[in-house]
Amino acid sequence: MAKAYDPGQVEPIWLERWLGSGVFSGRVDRDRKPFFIACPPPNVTGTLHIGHAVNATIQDALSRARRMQGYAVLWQPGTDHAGIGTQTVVERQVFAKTGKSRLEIGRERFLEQIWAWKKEQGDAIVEQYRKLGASLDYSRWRFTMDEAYSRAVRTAFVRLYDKGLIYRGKRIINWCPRCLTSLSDLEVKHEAETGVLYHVQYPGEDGSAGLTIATVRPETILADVAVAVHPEDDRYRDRVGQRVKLPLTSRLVPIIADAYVEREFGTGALKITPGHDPNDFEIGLRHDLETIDILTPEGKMSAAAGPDFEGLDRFEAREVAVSRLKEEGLLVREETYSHQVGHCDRCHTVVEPRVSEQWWVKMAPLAGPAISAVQQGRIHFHPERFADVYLDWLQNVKDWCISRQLWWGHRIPIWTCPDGHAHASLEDLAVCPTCGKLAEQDPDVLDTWFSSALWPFATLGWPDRTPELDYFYPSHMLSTARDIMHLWVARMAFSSLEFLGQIPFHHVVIHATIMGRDGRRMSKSKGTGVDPLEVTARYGTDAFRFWAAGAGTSGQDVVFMAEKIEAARNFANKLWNAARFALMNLPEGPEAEALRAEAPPAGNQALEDRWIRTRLSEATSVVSEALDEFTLLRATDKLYEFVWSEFCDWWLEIAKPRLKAGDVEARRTLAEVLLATVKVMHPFMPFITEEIHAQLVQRKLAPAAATLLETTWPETTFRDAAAVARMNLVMEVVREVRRIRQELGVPADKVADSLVLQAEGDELAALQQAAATIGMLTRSARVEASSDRAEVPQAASAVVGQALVLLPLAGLLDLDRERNRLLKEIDAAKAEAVRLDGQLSNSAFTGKAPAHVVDKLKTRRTEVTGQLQALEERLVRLG
RNA sequence: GGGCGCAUAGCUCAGUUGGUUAGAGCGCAUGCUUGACAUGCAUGAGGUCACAGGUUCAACUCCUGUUGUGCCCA
Repeated sequence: MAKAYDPGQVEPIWLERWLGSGVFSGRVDRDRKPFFIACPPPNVTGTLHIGHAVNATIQDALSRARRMQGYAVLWQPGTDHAGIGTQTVVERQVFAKTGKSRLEIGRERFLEQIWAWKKEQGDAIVEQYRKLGASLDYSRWRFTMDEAYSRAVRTAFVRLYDKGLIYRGKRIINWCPRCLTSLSDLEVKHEAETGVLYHVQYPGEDGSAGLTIATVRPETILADVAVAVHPEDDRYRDRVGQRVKLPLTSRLVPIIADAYVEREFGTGALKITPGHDPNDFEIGLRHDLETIDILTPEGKMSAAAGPDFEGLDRFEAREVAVSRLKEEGLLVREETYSHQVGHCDRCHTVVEPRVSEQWWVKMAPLAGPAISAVQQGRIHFHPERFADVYLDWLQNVKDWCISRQLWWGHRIPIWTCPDGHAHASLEDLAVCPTCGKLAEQDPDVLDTWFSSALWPFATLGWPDRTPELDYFYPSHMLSTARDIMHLWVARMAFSSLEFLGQIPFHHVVIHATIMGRDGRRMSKSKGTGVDPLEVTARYGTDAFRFWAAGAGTSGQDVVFMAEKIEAARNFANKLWNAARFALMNLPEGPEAEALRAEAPPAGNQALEDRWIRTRLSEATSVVSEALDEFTLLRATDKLYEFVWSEFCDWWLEIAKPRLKAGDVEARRTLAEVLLATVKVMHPFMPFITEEIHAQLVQRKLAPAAATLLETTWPETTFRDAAAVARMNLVMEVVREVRRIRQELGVPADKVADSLVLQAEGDELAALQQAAATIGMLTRSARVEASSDRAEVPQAASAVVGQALVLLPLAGLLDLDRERNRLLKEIDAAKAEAVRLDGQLSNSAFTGKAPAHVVDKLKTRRTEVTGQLQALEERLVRLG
């Protein structure tokens, strides 16, 4: 084995073996329990970002562990067609190449271009998941526009339509004047912008001064249909029902009363423009107001805006409106005003609220079951608090606009004839089933999330009742980013409940958002993004994954720090070198097989062997629990501590002499612990553990198995509390001696003649048993452990438990320094005694605290007394 | 404006239902080319657990408020 672990050498080998061997496949196996995770499909346009990588790591850790635990695992991969995203990308590319817009190219040819692009580029991200070592079943890769998947989408649509849950309606939506499509609320990004708040006078019909309103969009005055005031606003109470004259036009509009109006904002009078503001639209519905649309789809003023404005861009129109208001003397005041302006997530154009005809899904009937699934505890969120976010959204959910004026996506399966008969159909229609006239399909496509909502079951073959669907469904968990909880998680929930009558997943894991070094969300434009593949190339995939598994499930957002990955790389190297050392000291071939054939002696194992077996077993339990609870940080922390601090720093060091001497039990323990360690580490560091395991197998130190995924998860039952207690004492004694030596400036390579340990009972037994070990670890030539309390001259001392540690340092001992050390310790012990006495003499405490807490303090008080005595005695003897 | 978080060592973070002297990694200091590993070993320094109240025998932990900070939604 190489002196340092080199991921670049090891990783490609294992990627090839895994992918070639079929260990990632998810097959129905009735003899095993199913374990299914549908991996959130990345956009085909996408490249792997750190969020994908973290999420994949979490799911992979679960999938790999479950495989080893004997489940039939399917981790389902695929990509999403990502309607507007993909269309925008290809549109730009085509324009850059040919100078032509998609409108010039035409729908058919443009779609050909996208498919060509998808064929060429769409697999890039697949390759990136592979590189991470993600144990996805790549043979089952699905794309949301696959033929079979498309059939699922149509089926879902037709069922909802036939049930009356899909309708067409003219409503206000977010409109991107550049993409020329409706956008969901979540595709609109609000940004603070500094604008101007214009105070405009609306003269009264009766010649009075009228009302002053405040607006940031004076050009929309042309589409005003009313002015609203708060019904309880005394300033305007008697004006309700009167009419005012609109500036810029001669129209008269009524003053209405609506509680939506904020009295404190502006003048307390609000212009109502149902055609261009979502809130005004709602008010318009309540008061049965007309809707005027003065904009074209491109965001220019239409004929409805009047001859003076027609053809102007909306922002030019604003300037013209302002100067006209000035001319008319109706502009009362202007003030600088900071407000939120919506922008298209894809192209950053300012979004226009616009009334238009769209397809909608009625949400009320669908939301109910999705709400109760969570409330009744059939779906669990991790961390739990995210259940509230989900519930809050579903409880206030509005109808879902599912049509998009795009070309790339699932075309809405509705056919209409000239007579206006509309039919939803699974098969394409040529003629109207009602009247036989020529039928035409709706030109719009479905919101991408309409198809994504079917992901966990459509990938298993729904609407067919496939064996996979029957066996694997519902999935164990969904792990995803927080920001698509509404967009996706909630919609999967109600879709699954509606179409299958089943929840889609038992657990929803919301993984951490990885922040940039500046503590903010990573942003491409700010250059604060981190490319996960650059990180894996630099530190190794295992190092990245070890960090990502923990960070991703820590329950909080996490700042990316390369130092953390570096620490994980060092940890991988530590494991590597432990294995390297082990292989140098273990037999191979038949001798290794013989070693495995026998079990360790039941009652007669070395202290350190019983201790390390206990620690391993405990660590394995923690890892298992952490996987069950989706708190992988607990697992990685525990493994780090176990491997580094316990196995390497203590057990290996202690066992070195025995291993050198060829001690069979030491060898057996080493082989066992190393094998179990790579198994339990495997979900978090798959590559390095496979490599070490392969070496063990090759030398017959482990049973034959081509990959760790085909082995079994280690046992978690071994416990020996007595061994742990004794080891703790031994370790503490060693630490004390090392500390004294360093504090007193004893040269590190100086071997002390002797070390005297004075103790009784079990402590004495433990120290006698471990005398050789203590001697080796403290560089003491001779260790005398006995109950003889004889004075040792010229000795530095420490108290561990009730045992006295004496380090004779004839000639080396600085009496003043030693005296000071003892005084410091005595002070600390006294302070503790005072505190304990205070608590124990408080009857409120002894009366109300549980007995075990009080007992604990009493025991400690006795210990402190003993220590204090010993220390004071030492001080006296020093003179 | 509404919602959800966070505030613990110089930095980044743990701290499981309240219960001895609050932990880790990195960084820092001191000493080590000890035969697996300098991507290492040993030892150490470093914390008023943001602030102010409250509940309790007991608060980093629970409650209220304040300040700072981040995310999501409108």
